[in-house]
Amino acid sequence: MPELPEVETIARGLRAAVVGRRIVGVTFGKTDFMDDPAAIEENVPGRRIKGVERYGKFMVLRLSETNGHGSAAGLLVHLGMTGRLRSAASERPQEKHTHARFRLDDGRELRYTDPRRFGRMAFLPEAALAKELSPLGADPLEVTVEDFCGRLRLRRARIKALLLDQHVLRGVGNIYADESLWRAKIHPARLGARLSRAQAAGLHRALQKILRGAIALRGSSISDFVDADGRPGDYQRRHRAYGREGKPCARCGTRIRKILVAGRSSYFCPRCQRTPRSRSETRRGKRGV
DNA sequence: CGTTGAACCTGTTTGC
DNA sequence: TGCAAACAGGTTCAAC
Repeated sequence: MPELPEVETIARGLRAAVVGRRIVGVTFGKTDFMDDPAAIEENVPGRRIKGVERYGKFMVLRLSETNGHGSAAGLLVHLGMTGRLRSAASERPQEKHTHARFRLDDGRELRYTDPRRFGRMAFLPEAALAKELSPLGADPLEVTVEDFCGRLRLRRARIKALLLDQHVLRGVGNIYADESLWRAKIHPARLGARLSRAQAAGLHRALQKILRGAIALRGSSISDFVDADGRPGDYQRRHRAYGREGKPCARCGTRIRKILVAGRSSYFCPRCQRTPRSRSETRRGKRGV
């Protein structure tokens, strides 16, 4: 569910709902997805939420120092596949799979819900936070064409794998990788380093357009994504490739196909997005087009 | 180095 | 209808 546009949507909602509030208590359900639940329990209550930032698919709740002592720190949150973070009135019954509840000083709560628990939550001091985020690649919305093209050439990997690699770009996931490749008319199994300059530049442009459009519609709700206020996104209605196997391509009418690339389902138009011609770019054992 | 497959865990959809 | 397999927005790690 949560890729850059969805996480951005949630971060924006949280900014309006919880920034400025002091966290007065925490309650946990299952904690196996947390780095150190005891550290959260001991360090988070008493701190004020100074801001909510998004870093790729991570969210960071910036926390004030505790009354007088301690230094600024943050709560790092990754939503994994099914994580949700939203504010709710305390008296509202909790949804199933709610594993963390942060009571706020205005009587409301910040709740983390995650059926599969592929997410992550950690209390980290500033330095540790910076260390944790430093390996991440460029922000896809900020990266320049030059930098983007350069990053595609650093490794000999398929373009789909490069787009999904958080060390290359931070925040792109399966949906937006496929949507961007469709828009740029690039086959997902092409080697990134072999794209022409024009193709790479076109992909850069397509990626930014897609991500901006998705943020404007508050993300994609495939099955259960909702923002910080519980509202679903609308971008799924704009999907042209992702999840559209067998349906006609919006450009040429050819049926969208689904193959496995980089271990992930990849949807593409076999006509608009040409199969890589050279042997080195063709996967062995792949089902024919 | 890059790719693949499995693992983490639960819920939903698909297929026989 | 019933049950089992397949699949899901993500990340990581061992093995080739």
